[in-house]
Amino acid sequence: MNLFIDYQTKILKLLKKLESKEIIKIPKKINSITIELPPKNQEAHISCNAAMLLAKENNQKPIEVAKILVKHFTKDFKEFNSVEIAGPGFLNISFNQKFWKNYLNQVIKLNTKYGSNKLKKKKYNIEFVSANPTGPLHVGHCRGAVLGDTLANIFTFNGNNVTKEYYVNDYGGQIKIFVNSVYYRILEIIKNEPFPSNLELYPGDYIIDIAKEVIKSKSIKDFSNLKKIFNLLSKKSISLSMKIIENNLKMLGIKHDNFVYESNLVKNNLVNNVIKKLKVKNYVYNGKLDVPKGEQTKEWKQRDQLLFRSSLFGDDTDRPLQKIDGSWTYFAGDMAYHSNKISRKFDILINILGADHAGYTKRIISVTKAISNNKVDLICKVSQLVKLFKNGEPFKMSKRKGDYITIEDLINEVGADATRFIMLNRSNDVEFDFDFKKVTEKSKDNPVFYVQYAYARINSVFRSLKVNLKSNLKINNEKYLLNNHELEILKKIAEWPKCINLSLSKLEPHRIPFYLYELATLFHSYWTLGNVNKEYRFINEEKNLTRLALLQAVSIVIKNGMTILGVSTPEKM
RNA sequence: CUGCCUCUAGCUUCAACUGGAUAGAGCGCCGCGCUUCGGACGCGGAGGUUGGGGGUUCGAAUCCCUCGAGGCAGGCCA
Repeated sequence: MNLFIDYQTKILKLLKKLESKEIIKIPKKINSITIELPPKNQEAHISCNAAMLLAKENNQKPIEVAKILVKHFTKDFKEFNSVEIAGPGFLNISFNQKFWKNYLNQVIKLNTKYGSNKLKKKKYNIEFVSANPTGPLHVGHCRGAVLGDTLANIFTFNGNNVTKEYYVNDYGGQIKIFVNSVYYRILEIIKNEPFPSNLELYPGDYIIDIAKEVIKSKSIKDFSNLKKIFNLLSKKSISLSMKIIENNLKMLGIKHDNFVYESNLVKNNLVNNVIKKLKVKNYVYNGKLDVPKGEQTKEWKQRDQLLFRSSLFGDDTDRPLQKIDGSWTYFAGDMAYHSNKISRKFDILINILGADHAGYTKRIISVTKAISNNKVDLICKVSQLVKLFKNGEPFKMSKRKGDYITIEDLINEVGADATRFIMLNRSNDVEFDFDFKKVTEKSKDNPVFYVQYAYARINSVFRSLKVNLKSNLKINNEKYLLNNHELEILKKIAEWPKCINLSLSKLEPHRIPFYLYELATLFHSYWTLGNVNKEYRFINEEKNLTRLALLQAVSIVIKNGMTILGVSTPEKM
């Protein structure tokens, strides 16, 4: 059920009928004829741009075409209360009471499914977070995590099959540093050897915790030779680190369906295989890279290396696959990973990346095209930077210095609900200044509470009336007429499926918190009217069901929306 | 130097249904309402050359070009 799409279809059908009767001519750009929301100063419920788009083809002014359409619209659609011509030729349409009451009944009947769009089912794979398994997640990871999870919720809500995936980068240089760090912490604990300051190591306290856990597990007895135990220690440390990360995600209400380990891809020869395949297609070759312009040339030594021809697919340059020591680059592993994704036959692949990896999107999209012969599209969503501030001062986080705010810190201070709502309450490709102090101070007038409060107020009405909010109401021929305030709320409710549809097709979840805020505003505003004028109270002598049904519908939409956002809806606050 | 992202009200917050009507919210500011079906509320006001300039058309914050500002990135980190 989507008012805007339904009436687009119905009106197009009518236009075709009119064409067959030679009343009007229809231009080719027929799909641009849409149903829109009238501007806020208009009382109309929906608005149609048909007359303006038909004008040229019919050699008439938009207003003249509009006059013809008004005649046929009112004749064909009994549910239209009025059709008026406005502005340059918009048709402003209002529905009658019967239509809206019926609409309310349908919303309530659909309940948890209201807002979901009937589209072709698709199989989605969405990869997000994928942070290095070298320690707890920090605030910077949070935005991408929440974005990915919420997108996944939107896909699921619309009836799709979704796999939430985490790519564990457990192969490469950072891991060595991490395992070394754990090793020296272990020596510090059991042999009292001072933690070296001359080596490149992670100083964070969580390394000590991991070291303690390794000792406790007793799976390694002799720590005298790092080389001998490296593989085992690495496996152990990474698994402990992943436990921390999964726990962090759990605090945000996030649970991945699948974890893919880079080391497994290497071990199972997947990297080799992909490179072999691409060599055959001549997409992988041995060659030299040009020195990047503007780079200091001192450090740069041109050398022969294994390269992927990503420049063929729109990337700026070809990309290296092998390091100087012969081991694979991160990109080579990711290539194998994406080949693996493709082989699992998803309809849509999505990667959520942090802003600092934005330069990476072109090459990974290239590789997906190369492997799938241009058949599979990978969509990369970049979640822009979260700039951290502490007391108004920019705050740089560094894993190396062990100086950063973890997700755990954040949630303990602000709570998961507010964290998710704040992170989602802006477009993901806009930078986001996050003042830790300010957010914790302001948590009380955070928009999330405003929306939750509306839900709690509705619950309070149903509690006082001793009516179960969870059992569906139904309006039968009640004489009560919805007033303008109520129609405003209903209009907003009717907008919900459109909001979901846009969030889905544009992959922009931020529309949902904005929408919910607006719905809550209309509700609170109406509620306050009841303080002044008893006519507007939900609990009144008339005991009309329609008004109560409207309340129930609002609660349904808030509930559905908040569930998608991963934010709770308490019945009392 | 090159690529990507961003620029909308006083603002360290952001919308604008993807080309539609008089560009809207939040915070802050000013002025009100309510001894409540829960004040974690509501109403009103001031505040704008949508970073500058040009172009495309019935119509541009939105598309194209150009200039400016900020951010991120640029093989042997991930």
